[in-house]
Amino acid sequence: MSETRLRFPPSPTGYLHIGGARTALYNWLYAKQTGGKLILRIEDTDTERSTDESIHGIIEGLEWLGIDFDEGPYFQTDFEADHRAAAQKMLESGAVYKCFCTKEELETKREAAMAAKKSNVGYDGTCRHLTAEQIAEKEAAGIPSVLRFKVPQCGGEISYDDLIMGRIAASYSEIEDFVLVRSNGKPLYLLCNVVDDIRDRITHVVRGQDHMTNTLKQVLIYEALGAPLPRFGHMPLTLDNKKAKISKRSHGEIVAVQFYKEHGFIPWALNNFLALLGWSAGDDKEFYSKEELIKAFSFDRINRSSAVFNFHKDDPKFFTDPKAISMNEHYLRTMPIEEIGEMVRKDFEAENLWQKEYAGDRKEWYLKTLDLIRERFHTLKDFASLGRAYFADDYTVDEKPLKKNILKNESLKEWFPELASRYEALSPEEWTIEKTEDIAKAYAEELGVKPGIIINGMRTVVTGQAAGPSLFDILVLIGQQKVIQRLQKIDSFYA
RNA sequence: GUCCCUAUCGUCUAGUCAGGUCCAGGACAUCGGCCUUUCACGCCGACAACACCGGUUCAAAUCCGGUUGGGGACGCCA
Repeated sequence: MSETRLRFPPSPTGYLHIGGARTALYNWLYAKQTGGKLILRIEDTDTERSTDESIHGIIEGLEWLGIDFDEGPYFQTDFEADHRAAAQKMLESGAVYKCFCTKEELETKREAAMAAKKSNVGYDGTCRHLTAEQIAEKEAAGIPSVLRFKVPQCGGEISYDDLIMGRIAASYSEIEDFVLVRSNGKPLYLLCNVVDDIRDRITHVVRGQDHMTNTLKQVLIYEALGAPLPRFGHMPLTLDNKKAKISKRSHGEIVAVQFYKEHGFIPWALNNFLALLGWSAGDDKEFYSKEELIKAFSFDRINRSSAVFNFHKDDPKFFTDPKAISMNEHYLRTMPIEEIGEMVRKDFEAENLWQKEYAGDRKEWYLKTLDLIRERFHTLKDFASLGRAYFADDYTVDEKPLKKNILKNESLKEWFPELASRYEALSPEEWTIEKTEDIAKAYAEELGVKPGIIINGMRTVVTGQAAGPSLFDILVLIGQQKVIQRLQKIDSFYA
C-alpha cells in the first residue's frame, strides 16, 4: 500500500480557529496513525484578503498545538502555472468552455430565479453552446470571458464514498456549470485545490461539511483531468450554543486558538478536548495521551451530526466551554510537575516573577510550590495571578477574604505581630508544618478564639487568597522570614 | 426556494450497522451532602434525554415511511 498523504490547506484570511484546528488535528492524527505525511498548504489565491500576519498566526497556532507537518508550507500562488495549464488542458479537451456573461447579468438572473423560488438558481448555460464563430466574434470585440466547467448533461448521478458520511450521490442536473478561471485569468479555488492535491499526491481529503457541494464539482474536475480520485471525508461543523456555525467573524477571539494559548491552556488539553468534540472511540475513555489518540482515532467514528462548542459570552465562571476547562484542569493536576514548570516559566518571565534560581538551586522549591498550588487552579495563568504571593511580595489581597477574615477582626492588628514574634523565635530547623501549626493553635487557645480566626486571617495576609492549600504547608513553603514580614504589616490593611 | 447532512440528558457522548442484556451508561455543568482551618481540591449522592407520528415485529433508542426541528451549500471567496 502506498503512503497516505493528507493536507491542511487554510486560507490566510484570519487567525486559526478551533474548527480549523480540529480539522488539522484529525488529518494529523490519521497521517500519524498510518505512518503517512501531513502537508500544510497556504491557499492564498484570494490576494485581496490574504495577509502575512494571518499566515504567521496559523503556523504559530499549529506549532503551539503540536500539530506538525511533514511538508510545506506550500503557497498556492507559487503554482499558478500549474493551475493555468490544467485549465488550458481542459479547454482543449472540451471539458470547459468560455462564458462571456457579465457578473451583473448573472446577478440579475440569480436574483430573479431566487425571487421566483425556482428550484435551479445556478448558471443557465447561456454560453454553453456558443459556436466557434460566436466565440471568436466576442473575443474580437474584447469581451472578457471566464472558463466554466461543462457539467455532463447525461441525466445520471455522480457519487463517491465519503469516509465519514458514507455514500454520497447527486444528479448531474443539480450541478451548475461552475467557474474555474476568472475573467482576469486567475484560476479559482475549485481548480487550484484539485490541481494542488493531484500534484501533492494527496490520498485523503478531509475537510468540513461545508465543502460537500464543492467535492461533487471537484470529482468532475479529477475526471476531466484524468487523475485518480482521493478518498474524501467531510466532518460536521462546530456550532455555537445557538447552533450557528462558529466563525472568526461572528465569534471573535473566543474561537481563536491563540485565545487558549493566552488564557493558559495546556496545548494537549485543547487537542484532547477538540478530538472528543464530535468523535469518540466508542467507550467512556476521556483522556488520551498523544500516542493513545493516534492509535484510537478513526474517521468512521466521527459523529455525523454537528457538535456544539458550548461557550457563553460573558459567563463570569467559565470563560469558555466548561468541559474544555475541566480537561485543562485534569492535565494541570496530573502532568509531570517538571512539564508544568516549563510551561509556567514562560508566564513568570513575562510577569516578572521568574528567578534563574528556579532552574538551579531553588528548582526543587519551585516545583514543590507549583505542585502544591496547582490542585485548585484552572489554567496556567493562575500560577502568576492567584499564586503570585508564593513568588513575590507585590501580590494583591483579594477583597472578599480581606473583609471576611481581616477587617472583621480588628484584634488581629495586635495578635499578628505577637504571632510573628513567636514565629521569629523558631530556628530555621524548627520551621515545620507541625511547629507552625502548634504555635498558631496554642496562641488561639490562649486568646480564647477559634483557630479558624487565626488561620484564615493568616491565609489572607500571607497569600492574598480565600482559598488555597493547607495553611501550614503554605507557611513552610513561603518561608519564615516572609511569613513574619507579612504578619507584621497587618496594620496596613486597616488604614 | 432547491439540494446535501443530521436528530439520545443543558453540553460532549455510549448504545443504532448485527432489535431483547437499556424503565438508556459515562463525562462536564447544575443541585445536595461529606471532608476541612479556608476553598474554585477530593469523595459520595441527586436531577436530567431516546424530537413527533405511523408501520414492521412476540419485542424498537435501535429497522422502514413520513412530519417537524437543526446545520450546511447554492460567489468571477476559500
